[in-house]
Amino acid sequence: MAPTATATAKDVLEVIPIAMRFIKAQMREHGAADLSVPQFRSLLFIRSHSGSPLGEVAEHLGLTAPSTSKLVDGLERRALVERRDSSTDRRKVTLAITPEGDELLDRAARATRKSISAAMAALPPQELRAIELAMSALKRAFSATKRDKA
Amino acid sequence: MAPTATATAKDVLEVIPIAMRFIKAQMREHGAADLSVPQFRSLLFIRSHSGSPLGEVAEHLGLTAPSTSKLVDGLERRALVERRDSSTDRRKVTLAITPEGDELLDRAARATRKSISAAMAALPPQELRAIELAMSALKRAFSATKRDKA
DNA sequence: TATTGTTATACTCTATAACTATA
DNA sequence: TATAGTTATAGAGTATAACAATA
Repeated sequence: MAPTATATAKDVLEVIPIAMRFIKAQMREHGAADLSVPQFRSLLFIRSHSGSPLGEVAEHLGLTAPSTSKLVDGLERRALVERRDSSTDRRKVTLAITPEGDELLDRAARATRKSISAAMAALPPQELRAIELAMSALKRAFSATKRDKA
Repeated sequence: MAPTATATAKDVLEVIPIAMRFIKAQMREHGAADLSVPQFRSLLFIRSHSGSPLGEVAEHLGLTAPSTSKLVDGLERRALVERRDSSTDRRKVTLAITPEGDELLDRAARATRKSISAAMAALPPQELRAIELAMSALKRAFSATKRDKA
């Protein structure tokens, strides 16, 4: 029998914070190079969208411009990211990852994925598949609805 | 074909922060009574474990004692929770939810579950089932491994 | 001496409001 | 006047280190 959305919502509300806490703890402990989750996510985005203006990064992260500016301050202080003035619109600032940032991101991603997958290693295959399906469904559901806000 | 734990880890690492951000946004916007996610979770725990000492709450939340003490400060300031000296061990402080806290928790839980389930309403039944299965698997995987730390 | 909790301090995350520079 | 970004300010969340009270 299929569960109702309400029953599932209860589970989601219980487990997502647990999972998030686990991910943060892993990033802190296992050499994820002292990157917070938002720092990690913004580096990922900046790497794959090199030259994006700050506003686009903010939009992707779901943060306000001031929050994003401050986040980037921290990354720039550590030379992981570079601000450059846009040549076409001098109000804009474009962002690019530095070689150091790129390398650190690789290490962090590897370390974090490794400890997450270690935690899931004992799960039976059908549960792994359920997790993949669930992640894809949640991503769709929560990204779509987020647009409401804009 | 079953996915590998590593591939699944990548999805988890991508989607959990998105889901968490969504939950936070819903709690902020849709009347979840100005409770942060940690406040919400600690109220839930204190309600179902009335009289627990602060240390147990900290352990359940996966926080340090000082962080938890400060979190409880905020809840007590709003009269949602009460500290009482333990009668058996005077070093200890036991926690209990107040009637106000209980009522607010009900409202917050209802509102948040409602907006989460609204976001998932359009998902087909087999995806809902996958999410339930996944939440149960992740809870097991991430709670078990967390014990490493202790 | 070990345990429970609090206080002091510091950093990140996040927001809103006010501001600057450019379009 | 509208837009892109920064600065100022503030509050929550989190940690570690130092401390107090009790066992």
